Amino acid sequence: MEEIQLIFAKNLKMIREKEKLSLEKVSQLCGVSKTMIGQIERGESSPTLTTIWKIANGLKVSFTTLINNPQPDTEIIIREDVQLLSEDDGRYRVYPIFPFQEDSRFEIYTVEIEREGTLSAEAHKDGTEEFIMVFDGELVMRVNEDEYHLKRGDSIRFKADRPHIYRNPGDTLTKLSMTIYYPN
Amino acid sequence: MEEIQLIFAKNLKMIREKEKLSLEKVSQLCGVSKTMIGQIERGESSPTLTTIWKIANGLKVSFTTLINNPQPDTEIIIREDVQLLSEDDGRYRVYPIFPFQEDSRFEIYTVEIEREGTLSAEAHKDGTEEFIMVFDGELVMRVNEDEYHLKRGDSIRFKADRPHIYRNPGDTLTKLSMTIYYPN
DNA sequence: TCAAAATGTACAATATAACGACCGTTATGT
DNA sequence: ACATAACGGTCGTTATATTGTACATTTTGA
Repeated sequence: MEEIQLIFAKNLKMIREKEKLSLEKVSQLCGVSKTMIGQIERGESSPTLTTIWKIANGLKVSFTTLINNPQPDTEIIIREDVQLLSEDDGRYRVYPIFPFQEDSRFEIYTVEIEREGTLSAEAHKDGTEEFIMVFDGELVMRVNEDEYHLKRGDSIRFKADRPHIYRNPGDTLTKLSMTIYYPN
Repeated sequence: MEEIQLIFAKNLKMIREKEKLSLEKVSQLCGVSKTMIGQIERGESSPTLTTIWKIANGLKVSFTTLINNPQPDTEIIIREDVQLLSEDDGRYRVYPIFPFQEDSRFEIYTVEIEREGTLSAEAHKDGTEEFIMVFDGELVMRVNEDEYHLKRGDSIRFKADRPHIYRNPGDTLTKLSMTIYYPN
């Protein structure tokens, strides 16, 4: 998402104001135009790797400082605010609720599959595991050559470093949560 | 410099090959065009912050992994390879020998000033210190309202968070080393 | 109080990042 | 050996990052 732009923007502005520098000064310090610095601070531009480097170097701050997102202790995610990923002619909907984080190394989605909807997934990175919990409807998981039939309340864990298919065999909408863990 | 591009390029290619992924696969995984991935790997493109994020997220690697430069234990820098920064109508030359590093927090230059050459420096970030050693010729340092006259072999250390001026008052070329330390 | 400088933004021009379609070469498999 | 798919790269087009100039507003200083 463009989330990262806003994080960068906020950090840059914070640093600049803490150091009491004008856009002009930062511009000279970094060798990047004043205009560009301004646009980046307003989240209007997605700076290039080289300009990111120029800024980090000019301000003598670490790369990480600029892209680091200070997470609040508590955060609430509203369903409507989550960008949905849909395919198979809209027969399923994927909501990335908690995106991947480098430290925790997992991400959590909720998924809705319409009747007869199918979701085919490529093999993920080596060692990846998935944890599925069915909250509504039914689910048929196909991993390798094996099929598993899950009903409401059932759960499944499997190595996801191989192709796998989610299918709703029933008449009602299937709702499930999907946690994906990527080992180091 | 475009150094950072090549670092990113090398890291990306290394990761892709370690995971045995094709450009196509990486493209799908990240939502970035195959062409772009290829160009980045070849160091031909300076990716945007958002595409950097897409790649890091798609590959499930940390931002830092992609821009990290594994420093060799020993490194030799050839004078001719150093990009020189020159001004005052070429009356002085600045060579960035050891650029700034986040961990060590200092950078080292060598500087040559022709006769009557002058180098005016803005105030650096708060708390910054400079360490100058004169190897050839003479140097007049002006810090605040004070002037210091240095001869070959002399050295000076001063708080550089205020404007300061380097001047060669003599007839011969002045050569010096300049170390700048930026505290956290 | 008023002129002059400083500060952040708007705009037009240019450079280049990003994409999709196409191409030549190299694996693949039957 | 042959057809097919996979792979990495090139090319032309589009989107957008980046720059310099100009502008409106605020700050500064005497």
